[in-house]
Amino acid sequence: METSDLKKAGLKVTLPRMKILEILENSETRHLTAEAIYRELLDSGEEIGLATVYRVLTQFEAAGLVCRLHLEGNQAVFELERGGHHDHIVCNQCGRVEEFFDETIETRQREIARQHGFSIKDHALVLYGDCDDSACPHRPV
Amino acid sequence: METSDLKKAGLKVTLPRMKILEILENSETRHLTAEAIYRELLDSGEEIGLATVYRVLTQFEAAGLVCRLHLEGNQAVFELERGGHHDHIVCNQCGRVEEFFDETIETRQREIARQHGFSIKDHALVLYGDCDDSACPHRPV
DNA sequence: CGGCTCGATGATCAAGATTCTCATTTCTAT
DNA sequence: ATAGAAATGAGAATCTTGATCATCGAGCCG
Ligand SMILES: [Mn+2]
Ligand SMILES: [Mn+2]
Ligand SMILES: [Zn+2]
Ligand SMILES: [Zn+2]
Repeated sequence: METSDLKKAGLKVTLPRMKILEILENSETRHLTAEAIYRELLDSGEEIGLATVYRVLTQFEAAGLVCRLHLEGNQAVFELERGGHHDHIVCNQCGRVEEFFDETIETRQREIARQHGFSIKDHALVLYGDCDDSACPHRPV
Repeated sequence: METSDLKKAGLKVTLPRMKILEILENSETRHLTAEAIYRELLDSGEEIGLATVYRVLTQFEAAGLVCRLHLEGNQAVFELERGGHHDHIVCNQCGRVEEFFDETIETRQREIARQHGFSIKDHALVLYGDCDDSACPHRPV
């Protein structure tokens, strides 16, 4: 199911690429840094270079297989492209990431861009706050 | 008009700090990287270290005098804090930055955060597109 | 005004993230 | 299986930003 996507993108089907796809598919959080993917590969006994992880992720992004998020913090975050556009809410305390899609906001963005004479191609919206997860360290006990 | 703000923040009034404020005030684009500020200072004959620019900007941010934006691209962008919150539209071609504020979007963000159990503290919204500036390199001639 | 003290500065080094280089390995098509 | 092209891994390199530390200067007192 992925090998065809790789071939479609003109990318050889290699072990590092398959493994990286696998990790992105099976991840709980679904939003991973290159480092996190790299560490998971090392932990599972794969011999892989960090450079390969970055290289492959960039290629996947170009091929539309993953997208790259720039949340605050210095590392980019990658997630599998599942077709539906969405934006993100990030917990300042525990880092949990939730997704949402709001047509009202999407529409307003298009209107605003038009009013300013821009033809909008993309946007990045991230909400930052404190979540209500019982495991979240900031919660009052 | 700024020296008092510096003192209020517990910062000595020094030449580098004044010059940096000056550049932020007089800049056409109003959104500058640390490097851009540094180069402008060098060009105007000031002897200043890049480290000082970064240090001062970080202090200004902590003091609420400037805010730091993370647009796509690897460098942070700084602008004078003028009191009113706003979000940004960036031209993919020429880099022009426009500002907007939309109460509908702000309200929806709060509602969405609440629905997800987050108490929202902040957000980052940037629209990317092609602008209609006649000087913008991408325009069809 | 002249000096004192501590914060500020600038040069340099350092750290973290990401990319590049290049010799070696691995796909893929024949 | 073989050749050719592409991919990999190790490490160096780059870029942005922050840390160190000796020197300098702003603010304060007399
Ligand atoms: Mn997502
Ligand atoms: Mn702005
Ligand atoms: Zn949380
Ligand atoms: Zn433009």
